[in-house]
Amino acid sequence: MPKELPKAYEPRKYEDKIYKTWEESGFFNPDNLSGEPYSIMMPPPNVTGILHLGHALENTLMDIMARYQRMNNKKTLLLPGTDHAAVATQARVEKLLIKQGIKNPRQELGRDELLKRIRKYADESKSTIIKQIKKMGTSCDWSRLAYTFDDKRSEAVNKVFVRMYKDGLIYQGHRVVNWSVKGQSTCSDDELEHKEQKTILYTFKYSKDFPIAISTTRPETKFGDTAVAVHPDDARYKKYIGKIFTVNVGAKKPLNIKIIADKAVDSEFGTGAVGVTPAHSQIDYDMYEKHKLDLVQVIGEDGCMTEGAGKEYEGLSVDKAREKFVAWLRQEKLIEAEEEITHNVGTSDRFGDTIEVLPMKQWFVAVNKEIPNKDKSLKDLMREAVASGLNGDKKKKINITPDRFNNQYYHWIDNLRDWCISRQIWWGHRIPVWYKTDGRQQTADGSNIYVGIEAPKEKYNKAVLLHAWDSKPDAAFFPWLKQKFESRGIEVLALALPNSKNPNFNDWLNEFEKIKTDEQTIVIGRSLGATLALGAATRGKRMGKLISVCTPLDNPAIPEFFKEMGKLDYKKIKNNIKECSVIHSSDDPYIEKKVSEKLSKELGVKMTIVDNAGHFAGGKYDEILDACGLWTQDEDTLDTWFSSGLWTFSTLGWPRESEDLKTYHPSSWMQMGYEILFFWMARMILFSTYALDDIPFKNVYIHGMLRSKDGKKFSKSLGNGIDPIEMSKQYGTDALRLSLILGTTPGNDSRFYEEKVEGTRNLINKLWNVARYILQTADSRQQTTDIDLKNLTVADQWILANFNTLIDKNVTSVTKFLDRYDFSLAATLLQTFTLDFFADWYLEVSKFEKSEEKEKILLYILKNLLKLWHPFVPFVTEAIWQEMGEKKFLMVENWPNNLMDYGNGDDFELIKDIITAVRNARAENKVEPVKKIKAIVYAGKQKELIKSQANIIKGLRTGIEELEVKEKGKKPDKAIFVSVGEIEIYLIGAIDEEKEKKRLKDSIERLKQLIKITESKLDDKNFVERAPEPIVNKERARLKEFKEEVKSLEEQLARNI
RNA sequence: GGGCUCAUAGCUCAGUUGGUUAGAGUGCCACGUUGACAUCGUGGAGGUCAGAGGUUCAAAUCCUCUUGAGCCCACCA
Repeated sequence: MPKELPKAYEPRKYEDKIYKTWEESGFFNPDNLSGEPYSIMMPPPNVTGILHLGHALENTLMDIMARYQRMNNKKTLLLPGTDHAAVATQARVEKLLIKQGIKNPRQELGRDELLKRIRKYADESKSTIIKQIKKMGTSCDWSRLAYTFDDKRSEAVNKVFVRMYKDGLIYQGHRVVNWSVKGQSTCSDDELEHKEQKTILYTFKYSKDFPIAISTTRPETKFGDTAVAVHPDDARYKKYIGKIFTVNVGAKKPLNIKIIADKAVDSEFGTGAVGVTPAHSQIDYDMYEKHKLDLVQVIGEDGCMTEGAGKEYEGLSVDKAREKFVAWLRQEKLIEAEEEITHNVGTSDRFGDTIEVLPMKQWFVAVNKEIPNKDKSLKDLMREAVASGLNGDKKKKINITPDRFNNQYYHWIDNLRDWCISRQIWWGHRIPVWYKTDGRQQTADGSNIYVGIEAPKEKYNKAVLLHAWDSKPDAAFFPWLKQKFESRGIEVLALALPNSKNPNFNDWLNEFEKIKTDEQTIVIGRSLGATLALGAATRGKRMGKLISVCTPLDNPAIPEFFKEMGKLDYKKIKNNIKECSVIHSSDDPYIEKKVSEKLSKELGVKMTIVDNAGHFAGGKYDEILDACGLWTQDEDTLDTWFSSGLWTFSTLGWPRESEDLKTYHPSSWMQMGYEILFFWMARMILFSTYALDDIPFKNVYIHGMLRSKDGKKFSKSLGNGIDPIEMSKQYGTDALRLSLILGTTPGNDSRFYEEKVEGTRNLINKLWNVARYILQTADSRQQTTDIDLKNLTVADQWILANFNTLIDKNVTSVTKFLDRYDFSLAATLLQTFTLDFFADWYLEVSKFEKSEEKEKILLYILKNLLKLWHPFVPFVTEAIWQEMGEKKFLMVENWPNNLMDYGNGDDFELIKDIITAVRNARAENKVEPVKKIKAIVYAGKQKELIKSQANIIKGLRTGIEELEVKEKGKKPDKAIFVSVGEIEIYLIGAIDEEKEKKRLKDSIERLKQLIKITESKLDDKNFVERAPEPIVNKERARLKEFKEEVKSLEEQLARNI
């Protein structure tokens, strides 16, 4: 039964509803699909805010692929997720907090509170992003939603870290790193942006006696110079090589400058000699290692000069220090030249400040080191995966589209240094390394360091803290200790001596005895607290461990205590307490060394002496932690790309041997912008090849960046951003999606602007109206599989043949383009077919050729066209599909692929040409559109064809009322003349003679030009001899055609109409 | 310094291994309600394919150079 749809497609009415039914259908989840697996892991958007246009583009690309594959009967997984984006998120939240008046968030809030705030922000951002992904229509499996910072992903991170550590590929090293003073954190080489800056290049000598002048843009670092490097072949300096000079430039100590030879030095630049500052330059650091130089640090983490720079400079900012030092050089007349130059300065891309290179202890991934049991490094694996296939296995080769990015990738790998992975920000995966002490001191044998997935297991499940009294040291010490235990999940009970003036020791003892202690209990007593524990043990109380800190024992200052306690019995203590530690402070006024010595002697344990143990405020209680058996986790967090690098497999359940991992890894396809090629793609390849011995994905599609209409980047600072969600609300998601991919080519930037969305909205509305018309005329429930191929009209043959070219894999079809990731070309084909073929011609024809068969064909084309459109514009196609009364979802229909022989459609092409030519001639003669005319057609061999199509020719806006078709005949007078090939058409009753003459003359002129060109081609012997036969024949045929046409046009003109 | 991309209609872009008269969308102009669609239809104007050489029978397409725009890598201190 025919059906009436609304006049215009209204996205709002359908989109959310349809997305919900898709979601509920379960088809987003590949568990409910069968077939060969196909997987795409969504590049997780950062939880730093909301979705931008780039995300919208990525969602569109991924979803097109996912829907296309799903319709091709693949068990398709599009796995969604978000990224905690360590530095980016923390920097964003800190900025917000500073705006709110919290000047130094890290200091004022502390780690836990700041993390709480960031987490809240991240969670809000995450839920917004998820909503927006759904709004984009992305068909992802929400049951597998992942987050780079959730428990499962954290487990994967720790696992990889530990394994790489054990393989020696992760190491802690004291090396120069990039340091952001503003962010108070390291950053990797890739997180640097090189910005052009104007600076002064100073050329000077360290002292009057020093033989070589050097040039630098950073004089203040020169306090850290330990060498001057020259080119080995430089005749000027050869004689100095190997000599050591001592110069005094006002630093802490006179500098010992060794003259070294290094080929890296360019003799042409400056003086041809480089002052080597190992502590504050990467390249100088390399020389330091190579030439075994000294290293002197003169700049600190605060961006100020350290004491190494000498008293005069210590504490000055680098700028101030530079001024001061330059002034000194001037005064000493050591400067030989000052010139302004522009050079590139490394800048932190997140915090925006200039990077200082500092020597620091950090964690690194060794990319050049051989992997145990493999004669390859991580770099080798990364190269192999793209070049030849991992382990030479061609099935494990990553295919990058467009392939020009291969070279960029290799080049990047060749220049890759060890990757600094530790960051001093708090938002991120804590490095899974624990120390027995609170600092980061590592003992030579490594006994102080523990690297594992979880913290080392504690022996104790309960801690009892016995305060001495309400003294200040305890007030600082115990809360700190309590937190240390609690953060490890150990229950803490505390008992404090209530009043130091009038202590009731018996009550205190009774209170303590009420607390159940056993061998899993650790008791820490300070001062009288320790004595209390010892007393309780004497009376039979059992404990796992006692740490006795600054024990007063029989301190005569408080005799009441011991009156009630009685004498300590060390034998009983040893029986009842499994383990004891004695810690005391050399400067505690209450304790004399003898006392602790006695205790340790009686208990038979070593005594530890700690400075300041009695005055804990501000102390670092490494020994106490050690005695408690508490491990302290490394304060640093991991570079965010460490966790995103695991994305393709951490999302699938790794390190568990999950079904998902077996089924969906390596993933089939991945898309990303070229700007994160190195950040992300390279790291995914690194981790996957290392941890799984497999590639992370088989195909990578690199897309370009979206720019504004004038080619600028979209950015907050320019304020030229376009909110994709706003576009979606205004024009519909389908329109947005289509506008994002039309006119784009792989790897190249494209421009985006609102008019484009408007255009695609119109196109989508057209598709809607095509359906509207068909559903008005035909009952959509009819079978469309039994089309009678024998009784096709010429228009039927034409449209069906043309539809075939959309799905034929042997031609440049939609199918073929999608297989090649040519999204824009695929959509353009569909657009052309829908508008120029189906709507403009076939639908118009169908108004004059009515039959049951016609309805079937209309429905057949519509249905299959909807399928082809669906990956691009899922909502409108599904909406129409369901309005057609289909029960099954369009999203799981089969991709059309059955080619049938419908003929070539040439006959209808001829009819089309005739119609167009007539319209054309009418327009040029300015014939009123309402004016009806008569046409006489001399059709030669095509007589029967034209006759059979008379209704169509009359119907399709030619204004022909009467159509006479003959093989040939007398040329009528006062007629507009149109020729199509050999067919002559005379339009009678509407001629404007002047205009017609002009039209004929213009046509003749144009044709004569063509004839000239073609003739000169054919006259050229070289062409005729050397060009392939078909090409030459084509030219000959054309020439013949042109000549015939000119002939008939000239005849017509000569007849004076 | 090395590498990459781009330059085609007013604007945004296609143009697959060289082979008809270089296309589309949009904008512009003229006309127009015909049984879906004014978020529309019909028709039209509009291009020395950045410039110069070269290869070839044939170049928007391949090569070289020049000019302009943009990007990536690189610590000439």
